[in-house]
Amino acid sequence: MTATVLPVQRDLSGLFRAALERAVSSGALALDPAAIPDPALERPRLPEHGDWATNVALVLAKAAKAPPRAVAEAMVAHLELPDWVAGVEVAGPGFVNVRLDQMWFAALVRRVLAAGESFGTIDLGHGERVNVEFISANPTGPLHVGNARLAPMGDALANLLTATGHKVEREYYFNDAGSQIEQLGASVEAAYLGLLGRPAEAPADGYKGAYVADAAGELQAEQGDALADLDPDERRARITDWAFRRMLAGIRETLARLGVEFDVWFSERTLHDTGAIAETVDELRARGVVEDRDGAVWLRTTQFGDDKDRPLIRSNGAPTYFGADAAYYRDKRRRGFDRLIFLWGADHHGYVPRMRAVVRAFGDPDDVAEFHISQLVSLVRAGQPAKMSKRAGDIATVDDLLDEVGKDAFRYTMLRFSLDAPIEFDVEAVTRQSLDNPVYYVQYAHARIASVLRQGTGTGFSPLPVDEADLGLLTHPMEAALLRRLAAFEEQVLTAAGQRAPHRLTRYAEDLAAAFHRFYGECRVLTDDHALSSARWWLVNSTKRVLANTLALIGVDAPERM
RNA sequence: GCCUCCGUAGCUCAGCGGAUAGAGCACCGGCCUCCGGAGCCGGGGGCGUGGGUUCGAGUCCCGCCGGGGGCACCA
Repeated sequence: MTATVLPVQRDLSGLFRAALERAVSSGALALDPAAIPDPALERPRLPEHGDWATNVALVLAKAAKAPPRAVAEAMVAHLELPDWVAGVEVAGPGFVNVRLDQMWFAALVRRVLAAGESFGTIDLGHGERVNVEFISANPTGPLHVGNARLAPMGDALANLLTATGHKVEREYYFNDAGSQIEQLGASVEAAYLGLLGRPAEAPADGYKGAYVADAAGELQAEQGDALADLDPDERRARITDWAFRRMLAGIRETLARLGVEFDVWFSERTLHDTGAIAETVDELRARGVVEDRDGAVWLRTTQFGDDKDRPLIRSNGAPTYFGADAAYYRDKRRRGFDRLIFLWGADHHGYVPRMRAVVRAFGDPDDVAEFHISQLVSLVRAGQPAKMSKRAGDIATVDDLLDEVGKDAFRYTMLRFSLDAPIEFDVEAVTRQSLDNPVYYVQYAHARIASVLRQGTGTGFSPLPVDEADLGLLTHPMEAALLRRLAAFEEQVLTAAGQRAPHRLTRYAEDLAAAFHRFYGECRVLTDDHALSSARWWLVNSTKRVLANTLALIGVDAPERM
């Protein structure tokens, strides 16, 4: 349910509440005045049902011991309508539909143009500090599409939270301490020695992708054979460190191409090096939720809803990955965040209960941390499944995809679907059908408006100033439909932010673009009628603005030409 | 076996407990003397299944069926 937070919703809700109170005090309704709720305002699905509707009569029918329609009639009879409401009507089983006056839409257009880039922002968060952690793929190879699905998603979510009044930081957590990194080092080392014609055996479960050979080639170009004759331990350590940095830099380059920038790159190793893990264990021990068993240190996560306890420290004294994650959680909280959002891939699914347990083990309320799991992206080439394992060799990297489809199509395609829906990304299809991709449909609407505006300016059209133009002329059905779509933007931002569902924005963008294209087919902007053309000029200007703001939230360009 | 996500049009997916369930693709048929045809208009077709909650269920709860993912002192 959409929270009643928009000014227009609050105003209408207040009107209906006042009407109910008057109906009760006049005896028209038999209700306890204290039982009158704040009427909820929602969008009717059908345009014929007006701009807003309240179901309050259906909700109150039982308490009022009257049929819903009778409650609605009594309420409406006691309504005092402001001039910006054109009318209300009781409909269906007892809904009260509200039709806004044309002057409300005229004010909307002026509000869009006055607010500009900030149209659609609304302060719900009151500066709440939110950390959004996403991707966090281990730097053992290039980013692949599975991980990269979360790049536009996390970035757009961060944009949405910023737009709704939160103070947001984007964070990437990378594992630079584990055996996977050592495997990477060993793999690159073997490839490097191989290039030099030295005997070298690639680790059996090492990484085999072409990028390993590429990295080895770069290393050779950089260092020649200088590393070959080092002490094996030092050579391994130096190559591992070099390879890890190389991979991390590659990931950052890829993310830069995607238009994603992180505020914080967090190294797992620092948790080990600074003693944070040991401190975390101590703190949890002090809270009485840790137990020593079989030489290992366990967090009693079962006490907090997990199905089995989890070790923080192995019996050999080394921290587990989970131990590091507990320390990482503690670190984020100590940095002062009010809320932590984790966007994880499907493979981390089983990890959620134990991390929830960590939240509770620290005595934090559940809603401090949100864990969102994205379903898989399966990559398909010409109908054939493509392997995505970094170890398997045949990987399709995000860079490859970006070369083929570009940043905007990539981001938009990944953002069109709910996190809960698996995506089948057919490279062939996205490439071949790129002209039919919805992203172009939306961008085309923006470019088309820009073209109209250029045309007008180029031919010397000079609209009346927006405050003088008669926006009441915008009464054509296509104009009315377009105004309705514009009016929906703010609630779309609220809903998308509140539900952590950026994909709603792409659907909205398509609706808005469609409303514009239909308008465009029926209504000429530049005509001999100066008053009408002026009104339409500001209408398409505000449409362009809202399209641009929507695309900005999802990180897609709004082109003037294409 | 346990946990979890999903099941809506031929395909890919939207759908905030509300009224007559939508879009794109595909298919068929129309629309450029006029601001960009990357567009517009029309057509056919759908909520896996059985209960429950509710004034009202595609939406919430339980079962069943079907599919994806996850189950480590791995990372």
